Amino acid sequence: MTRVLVIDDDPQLLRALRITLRAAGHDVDTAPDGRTALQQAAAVHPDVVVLDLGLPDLDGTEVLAGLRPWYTGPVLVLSARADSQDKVHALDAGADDYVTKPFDMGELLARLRAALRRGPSEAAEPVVTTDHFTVDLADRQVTVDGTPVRLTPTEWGLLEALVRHPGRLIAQRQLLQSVWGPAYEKETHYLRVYLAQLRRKLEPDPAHPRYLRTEPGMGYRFTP
Amino acid sequence: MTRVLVIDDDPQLLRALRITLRAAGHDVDTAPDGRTALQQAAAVHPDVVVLDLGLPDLDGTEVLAGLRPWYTGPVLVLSARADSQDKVHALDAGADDYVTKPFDMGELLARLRAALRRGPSEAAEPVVTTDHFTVDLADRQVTVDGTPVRLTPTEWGLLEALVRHPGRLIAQRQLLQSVWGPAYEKETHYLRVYLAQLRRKLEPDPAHPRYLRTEPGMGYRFTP
DNA sequence: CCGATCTCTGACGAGACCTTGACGACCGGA
DNA sequence: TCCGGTCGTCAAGGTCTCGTCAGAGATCGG
Repeated sequence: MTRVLVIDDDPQLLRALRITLRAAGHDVDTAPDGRTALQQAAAVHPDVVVLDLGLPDLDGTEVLAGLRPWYTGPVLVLSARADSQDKVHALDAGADDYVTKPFDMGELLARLRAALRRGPSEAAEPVVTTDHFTVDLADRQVTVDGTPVRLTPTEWGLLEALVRHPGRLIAQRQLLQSVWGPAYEKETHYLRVYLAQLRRKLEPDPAHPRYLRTEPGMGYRFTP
Repeated sequence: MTRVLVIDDDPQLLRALRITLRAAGHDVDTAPDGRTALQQAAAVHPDVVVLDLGLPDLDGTEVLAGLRPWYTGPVLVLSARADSQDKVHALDAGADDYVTKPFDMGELLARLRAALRRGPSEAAEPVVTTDHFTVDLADRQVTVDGTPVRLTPTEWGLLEALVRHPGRLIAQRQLLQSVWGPAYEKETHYLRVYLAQLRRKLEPDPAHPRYLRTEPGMGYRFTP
């Protein structure tokens, strides 16, 4: 959930933006003028700021100047003025983008997404760990007792399907469908063969599996 | 001195941009179409890319798709189309900004400044080291046992894609897309040929690779 | 126009992987 | 006890993938 601070003196536009941004999954704070905007920004530390240049009390560039010394997130400027000079001034004052009113809501959202994209970055794939082995989804690597183990594509697909939902029972049909495809829902024999291979590679005692368990008649379950 | 790669098929505009950007203190490379653009980008590693969407060979979004898997710098899109849909598509495909033609040169420069401001871009291009060879991403230089080795552009692209994520398995499709482009996802034979060349140049025993490993059916992995 | 370099393409052997079948163990119900 | 069903194990076949080599085609600079 990202936090957006919208600064604009037009209550109607403010309302439209609040609704649209909320629908897009953002947290929205608003400020009707420059003074409260600066206070708000300092108080909530938004992930991104949308700033209208035409404010009643302060010039928009003044707000930018007040923001920029400490605020490092992206600032997207709105303005009714399409003159290039204004754009250059705002951008050089620290704005990251400049949109002229009237604007298309979809475009504004896209520009927001673009601005936010370079922020937090690196959405991490989880690393699943047990006492005996670890599965690194991002690196596609499995290590048993610290030493890497090679898996075939099918083995990996099966393990991934199980490990992505620790503790959850996964039906045979579901496994077959996600690894082999919808046409293989009846080939339960595949599961037996490949589960055996996985257990031989991962389990401390493959004959008595501790992590890759069978639920007879139902499916399989990974228990960390 | 920042390095700008300008991609446009209009020689006149290309010339104007080159002059203006040079005057603003940038290093300028140019490419007239998508294919050479991707090669250029991989070869010179620009600090920022200016991309015209209307190219003779590839769709602009295809160039973006080919760029984005590995290129982290800002991409500023130029286009004659002012439709919001086009803007949204380009921005969501990875563009950082979208400017409609005709545009004011001062505004373009300001937007470039804004884009460059947030990415010091020289952000830690790492030097990857193994017991046998080192890869300097910034200098684009490879040394084996202390002596420099010559790589062809394709070899370098492949090595870079692998070395940028040490220990991570990289799927064949991913490699083909980032080195040759989205249209070459099926040409797995290329990988075999060029991996062999890389191993011949870098591995102590090319027949039994230690650093550039292949995971059958899945992809390749660089392990330091 | 020519030569050098790089990229692409085809053929082949070797190896890895997937599939398939046979067989025994286990369990609950008749 | 017998019996059907499910599960686990093992091994062998065919298929696909991988590595290697060599040569044609394209591109660039002189």
